[in-house]
Amino acid sequence: MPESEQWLELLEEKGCRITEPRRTIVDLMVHSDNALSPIDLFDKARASFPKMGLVTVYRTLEILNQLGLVERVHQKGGCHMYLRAANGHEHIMLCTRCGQAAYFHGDDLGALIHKINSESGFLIQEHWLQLHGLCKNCQ
Amino acid sequence: MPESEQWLELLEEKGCRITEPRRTIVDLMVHSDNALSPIDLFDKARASFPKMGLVTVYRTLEILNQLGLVERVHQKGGCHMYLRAANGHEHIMLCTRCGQAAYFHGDDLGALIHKINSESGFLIQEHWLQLHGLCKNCQ
DNA sequence: ATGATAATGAAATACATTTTCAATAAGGAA
DNA sequence: TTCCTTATTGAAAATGTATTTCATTATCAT
Ligand SMILES: [Mn+2]
Ligand SMILES: [Mn+2]
Ligand SMILES: [Zn+2]
Ligand SMILES: [Zn+2]
Repeated sequence: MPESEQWLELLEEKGCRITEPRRTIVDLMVHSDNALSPIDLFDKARASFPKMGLVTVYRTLEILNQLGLVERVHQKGGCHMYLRAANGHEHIMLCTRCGQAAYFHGDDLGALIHKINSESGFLIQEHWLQLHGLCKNCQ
Repeated sequence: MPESEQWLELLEEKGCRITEPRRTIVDLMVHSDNALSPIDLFDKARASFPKMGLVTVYRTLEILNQLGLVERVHQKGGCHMYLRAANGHEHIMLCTRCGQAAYFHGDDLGALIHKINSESGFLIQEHWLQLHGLCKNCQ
């Protein structure tokens, strides 16, 4: 089943109606290799659905975020872009030139977190990790 | 030499004039254990310098940030808080209850970054790492 | 097909940040 | 010290981003 359909099913299960604006946004988010801002989505969406409203973009992103399907990407230039969420324990790697985003896995901070806990008493519950660099094409 | 003086000297070296608003903001940032938003700084600053303008807070934070003396802290709730910058290779650890921020060192992502590079071709130039949890007092 | 109501888009509002500009004050020169 | 240049300041206006309101539209269970 295409990933867009999976997302729409989750929306349906949550009691949401499946509408043209939502289909459009889901499709864009599922297939984008770059993080997209609400305005990016608004512009891209209007190519196939000219009536799209910017408010609907914000509202749909909020729902997708609550469902864990998209997540906000934080960057030096600003923090209002979204990317399809990770599968399991993954983190984002961003190309600073073209904006391409990719997930990686395999980080292990267990030892570090344990050390920090015993040295400072801090109880770590969550970690954010993000890598910045140049993708294969941009080097 | 008190850390505030060091910051002011750096400002001076950069050609900036040392003013009362700048002294006030530098002092607050140097001594705060919590990340502070522009409005936080504005309110705290007016306690000792009632004429402080919010615009000056923004402008001073921008200069301090350019000098590498403060850095922006990203959180789920928003990304408009600032904290004194790390000394060398350190990352932030935040208490989700009281907001206390502390730096830690000792993370080593060398092996991970090398693995990612050979597997994906991505050339990693920078990493962001942030830990979230509960400080000793808040557990 | 019909109807209840969830979803939509336009407009108004809210909030964070930046720009503009006339008045002020820092600090080098005299 | 006093004077002068000009960097800095704060108020107000402007900008950019996000949210709320509300009448209209469209989904989908019946
Ligand atoms: Mn991890
Ligand atoms: Mn590190
Ligand atoms: Zn690239
Ligand atoms: Zn705490």
